[in-house]
Amino acid sequence: MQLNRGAEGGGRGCGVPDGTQLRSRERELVAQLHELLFPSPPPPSAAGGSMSWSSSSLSADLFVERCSLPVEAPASCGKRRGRGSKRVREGHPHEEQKQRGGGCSTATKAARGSRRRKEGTTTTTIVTTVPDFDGYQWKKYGQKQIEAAKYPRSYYRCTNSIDQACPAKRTVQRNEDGDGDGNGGQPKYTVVYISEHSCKTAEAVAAPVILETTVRTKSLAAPNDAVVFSSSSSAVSTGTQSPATSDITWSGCTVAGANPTPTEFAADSDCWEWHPSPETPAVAAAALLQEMDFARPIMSPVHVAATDGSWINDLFVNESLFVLNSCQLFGF
DNA sequence: GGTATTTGACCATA
DNA sequence: TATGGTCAAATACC
Repeated sequence: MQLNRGAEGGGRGCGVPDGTQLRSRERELVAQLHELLFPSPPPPSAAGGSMSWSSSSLSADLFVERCSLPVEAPASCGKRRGRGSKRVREGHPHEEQKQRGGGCSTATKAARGSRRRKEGTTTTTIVTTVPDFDGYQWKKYGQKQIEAAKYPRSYYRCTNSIDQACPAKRTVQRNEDGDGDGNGGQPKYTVVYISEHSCKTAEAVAAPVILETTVRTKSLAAPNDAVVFSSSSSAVSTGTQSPATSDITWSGCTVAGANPTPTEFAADSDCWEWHPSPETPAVAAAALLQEMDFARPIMSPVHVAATDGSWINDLFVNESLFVLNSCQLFGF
């Protein structure tokens, strides 16, 4: 499961900060800076298309975070638009069947595998407003209108599924209640991750930034009893994807011994409250940047329910990266 | 021309 | 039998 990258990244020598107080303080500073940088919707130049989803994922995150434009479907969010079109079959259906199904060898049929998710398959469900940025590269291989669902479901597999036989897949489906009413204009998507990545990619080792995510983990034993909690926002970014951060070294980290509960996480979220500064945004932002220690990653734990029902640290947010990108994006 | 996406059909599973 | 998941041709974009 890719959300574990943060935890996996913890093995790369990132130490624990000086304690929860320091982390809380740093988070508070980031929150203040964030508010300073984005007191109002972004300027038209930022939202007018100069940023693309692929050129800088973090920039895109910011765009999505602040823009109320609805995102119709994950597939249409990318730089490319509308590739392909309605397929017009020329051959007769029966001939087609001969050519495909009829001509299929037994081995080929077997290679196609099961059509439905087998019980016991590792799946993780998250609800996010930006399903595209999770640090991995996905190739869309199908889309289907699901029964009783308002929006179609898109099927993705890891781009390394062939090269490295990576079994990771995911499905993305826009939530019906995520039409933008009552949630800031941002549609929400349910992303189901199926199987874990076995591949090694540059993107995969970078910790994501989750700004606003609801994490839902389904128990295999009781799929209907989903554990749901909301944090604050979701967007995923990687250093490799963001040119603005190409010279920044950072990594995901783990905090030894930390095993917070969802309640503790909610308490963490409260740290994001802040009191407006009387200073001008630019001055205050500069002061905050000075005060913050960017020598090491700033971490915020994101807690995900494990399949056994226990809560684990799943990844950590590098907020300094977020801040630095924000500053570059808006000319600070 | 290469690659990514769309989309209807096929097929396995519940 | 219904439906979710996958395939692969067609198509668009770079």
